[in-house]
Amino acid sequence: MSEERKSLNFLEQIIEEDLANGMPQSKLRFRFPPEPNGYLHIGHTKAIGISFGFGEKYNAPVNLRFDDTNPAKEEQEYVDAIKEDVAWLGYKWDKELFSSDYFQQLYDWAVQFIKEGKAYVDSQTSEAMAEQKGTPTQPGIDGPYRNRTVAENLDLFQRMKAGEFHEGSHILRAKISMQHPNMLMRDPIMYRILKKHHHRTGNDWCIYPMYDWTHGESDYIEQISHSLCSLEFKPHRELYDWFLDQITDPNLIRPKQREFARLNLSYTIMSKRKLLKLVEDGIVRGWDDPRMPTISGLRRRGYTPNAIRKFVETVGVAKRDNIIDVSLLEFCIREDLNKTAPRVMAVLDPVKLVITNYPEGKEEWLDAENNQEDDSAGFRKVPFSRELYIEKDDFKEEANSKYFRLSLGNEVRLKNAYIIKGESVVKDSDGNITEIHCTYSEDTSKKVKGTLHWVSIKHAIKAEVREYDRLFMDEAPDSHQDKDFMEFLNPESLKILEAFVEPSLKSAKVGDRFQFQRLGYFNVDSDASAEKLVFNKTVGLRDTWAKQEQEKQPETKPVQQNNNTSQPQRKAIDVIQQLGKKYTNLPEAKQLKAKEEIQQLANEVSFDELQPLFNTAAKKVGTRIATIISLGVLLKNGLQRNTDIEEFINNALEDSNLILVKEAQEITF
RNA sequence: UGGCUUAUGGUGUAACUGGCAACACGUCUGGUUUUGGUCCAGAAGAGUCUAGGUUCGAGCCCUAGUAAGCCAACCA
Repeated sequence: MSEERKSLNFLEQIIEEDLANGMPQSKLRFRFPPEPNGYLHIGHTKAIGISFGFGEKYNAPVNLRFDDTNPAKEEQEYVDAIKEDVAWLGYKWDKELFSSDYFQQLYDWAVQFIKEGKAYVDSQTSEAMAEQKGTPTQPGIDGPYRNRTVAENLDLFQRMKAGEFHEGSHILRAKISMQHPNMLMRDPIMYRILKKHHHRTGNDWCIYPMYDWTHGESDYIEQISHSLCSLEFKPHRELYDWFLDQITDPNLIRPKQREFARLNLSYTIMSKRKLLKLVEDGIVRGWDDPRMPTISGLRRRGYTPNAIRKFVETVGVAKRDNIIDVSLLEFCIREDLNKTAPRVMAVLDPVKLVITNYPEGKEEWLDAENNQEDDSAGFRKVPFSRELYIEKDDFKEEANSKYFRLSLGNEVRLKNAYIIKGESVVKDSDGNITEIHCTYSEDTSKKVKGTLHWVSIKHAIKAEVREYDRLFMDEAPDSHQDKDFMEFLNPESLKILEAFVEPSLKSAKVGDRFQFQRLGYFNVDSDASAEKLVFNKTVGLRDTWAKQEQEKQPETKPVQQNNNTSQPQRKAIDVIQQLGKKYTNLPEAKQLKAKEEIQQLANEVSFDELQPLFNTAAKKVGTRIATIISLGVLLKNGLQRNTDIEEFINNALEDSNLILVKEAQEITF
């Protein structure tokens, strides 16, 4: 009985608690409420994964509700795209709903609010109202229309609805308090006049409810038990609850809003507004450009629903700001594709290889395993002949023993074929290698260090291959207050190659995923046609060789370079403290190193910075040792002794820790 | 300057009512291998933001700081 208790995240704990307190599981209900004003991105996947994930875990319904209260920004195109993406991820919603379905009910409740003196029509300019609202640190003041009579409010509101007024001339506000510490509670707007065509209600309405007024009541109407959203809505919760308080029937479920930290991915942006700018400025080819962090972009790039779901699951749920490393996403897609993608051979940067002892005109069709990770994948035939393409990178005229690939005089294996030995090269007038000549041997049992992929020139088919790099060169492109995210655009995020692929790929269909052996995972792009194959590189294979090569020439990593500059410089005293903490736990050799480091750093430390550490608790020996060492440096640099210093040293001399005593003795004399 | 939230290895999350910090990614070794992939074995890396306190014992509790994020759209 190895009852492995899976630790629960804080949202699961809340649900479990509600269940334990008597809420029947059958009352559990969730919702995913996108605004149809853009495409879903990887960040939304977290929200989707949480709410739909709970739906699956607790066997509870999950509604897909489009929050469509702003006809100026919302479009049917986005509704369709969102539905496609959620479905593609493999989630099933219970009901497809729209906030606009509740416009009448919301209106009726608003009238009731007015009658009860809980709402009023304000007729000022937005500037005047903003002024009265105050600031986070200063309370607001009541506006001149705050005490209109019920009859007057009712009349105005009905005429707003009837379309008698211009946009901006009147609004309906909840009457709460202009002095409330929470800005959102200072008589928030419930309705504004918008004479716009709505994608679903057409021209039926010219007043539209605001988010806060709509969201909680929609949850209530749908009897959502847990309304989960991201952290920036935390301050809205108070208002969410206030609106609910006015209408809730105690016999019905009262929805609970709870907030979690949204997902951020390194080197990418998640704001729909900013993504839209990339689309509109033509930086990318559309919302589904494979470089985009949108779900449709990832799909086109070759990501699988499985991989994305695994990713959000792995990322976890908590309340602190986070930036997930893209390498985790890449790990998830490799893990999935490794198991499922058929292996094929493709040469992206070709150089001609001639096997001089292979008969001209001869061809053989050799067996190739489709996927060694999958026994059921079977075999296919690949054509072999005297003239092949291999990767330029796979040949060097001369190489050291660490280079496993082809070089003159050395043998390598051709994947699925024979062993060859480099003999000579043919060069053009500029010294570029145009042909590599080699001989082959049919004894394939030999042990050789390297294996190369190849294609037969005569049989190969041409294909366009699109390689992608990150869109931004900064880890957090939209987190700089002084710089626009567009400044960090990577000019080389797309590279288009003319490649040669094995003939079995002729029948590949749009969306098919493959592993190009030794290179990475690729899928057929939707731009492909019967005449022209187009592949996207989904992700490369892990490449420890390339990593080693790169380390040799650090200046060839322009993208990584940024990293260092963006890392804040820690203050010397902080580093000293850090080193001190672990000092006593270090083995002797490392202690010496740490000591040297502390002494080095101490040169940059002032006495004012060091003095507070004199008060370090007696039991924190490591910190005291680091302080003593630093103090020694300061004294050597001419610091005058004072009583604080003497006392600190004397205390150290009497300590039970021998290292501390020793260090103290060293500076006593 | 007010309110709210958060603080654990390079990154993300754990640690049930206090019991000598775990998992994943990443990094580094070594082995296997017709992919420098996969797989296998192993290692390094945090004493939990700081300073006090309670306790036999604190990442968890208390106090005071510090830092970061969010909040003043007729957006959601």
